Amino acid sequence: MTASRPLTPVLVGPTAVGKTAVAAALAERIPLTVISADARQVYRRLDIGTAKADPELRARVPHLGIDLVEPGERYSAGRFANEAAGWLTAVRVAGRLPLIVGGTGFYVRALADGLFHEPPLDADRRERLRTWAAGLDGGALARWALRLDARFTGGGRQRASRVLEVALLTGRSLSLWQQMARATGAMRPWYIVLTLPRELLRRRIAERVDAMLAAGLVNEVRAELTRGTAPDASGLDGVGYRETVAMLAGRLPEAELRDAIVRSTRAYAKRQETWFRNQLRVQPSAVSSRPDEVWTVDAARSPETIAADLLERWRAVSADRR
RNA sequence: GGCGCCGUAGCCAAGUGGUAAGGCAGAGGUCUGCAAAACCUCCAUUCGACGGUUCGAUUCCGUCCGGCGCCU
Repeated sequence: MTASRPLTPVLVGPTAVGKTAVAAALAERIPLTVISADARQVYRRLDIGTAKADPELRARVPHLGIDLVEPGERYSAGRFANEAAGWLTAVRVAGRLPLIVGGTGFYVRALADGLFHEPPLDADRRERLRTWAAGLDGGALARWALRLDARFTGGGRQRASRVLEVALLTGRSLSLWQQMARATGAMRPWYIVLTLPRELLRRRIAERVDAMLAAGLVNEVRAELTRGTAPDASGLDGVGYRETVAMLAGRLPEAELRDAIVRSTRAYAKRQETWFRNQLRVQPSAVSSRPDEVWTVDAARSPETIAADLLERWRAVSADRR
């Protein structure tokens, strides 16, 4: 029933293209609530390095999906998909337009297309298994994964561990679960992909890293560590944080911090572009797969101009589609 | 002016008389519950230039060019 899956605008693009600014400009024109699809902004207190919308903007425009867990906690695409589905209806009921904004393609997909139905996994056994798997060397881990799931195609210890976890805890291979059924997504996405020529994007990345450092990224990390958060906590394992933690631990010269962050941010942006270029395929469900379901936008223009275009286009697309 | 060392991809860098490691950067890609993660692929017909020795030279010899150091 496509009717139960309303069309929802989804604003994506690599870091530093200007998603937040466009969302803010759009909010000036229409009452909307931002649902952040960002695997890092879910962590409380990690504000500067994750480039969260500032308090002033958040006071003006409601934001969901931010400050959900402690930096030491683990969050996941599945949890996001469930929670965001709830927010989506709540926002609609309140008569506002939900706008998904985010750079985490995997989260967006989980929400739009659904994941497989994961049976409940025993937390203790899961933890013990992870510990055990962490002790294996890469080759042994991969062999286990292949033995437990013939369709395992590699992808390093992280994915191999996942294969072991699912197979050993549920008695069925991951690929089998995936084959069986994919949950229905909570919405039909209308993708707006913000793009910028590499050169320009790099410049914006460098500027943003400088701004983060000037805003006190190092202190933010230091404060979090002082609070007792482990240096290898999942919240501190992202771009910018990892490097800063290394610097504070003496593993990276302070003079090299800035460039190290710029470098990993670029690499991250590149991965995001690859994702949005190849993984955004709209599900070939129903009659709706039309080319305009992925709209690529030149982000070099002003946020206001983009917002105006966006709104016009949105009205046409949504009227047409409902 | 003399002596010595060095010159390998955009950068760093290993190397051998027998047909150019690796890292960074760059490019492309994978992606079903850690995704700002994890992982994969590509990237020097060529080793400063020109000669010589040799079956064969990036590797040995000579000259030149460039850089560095020391001496005068």
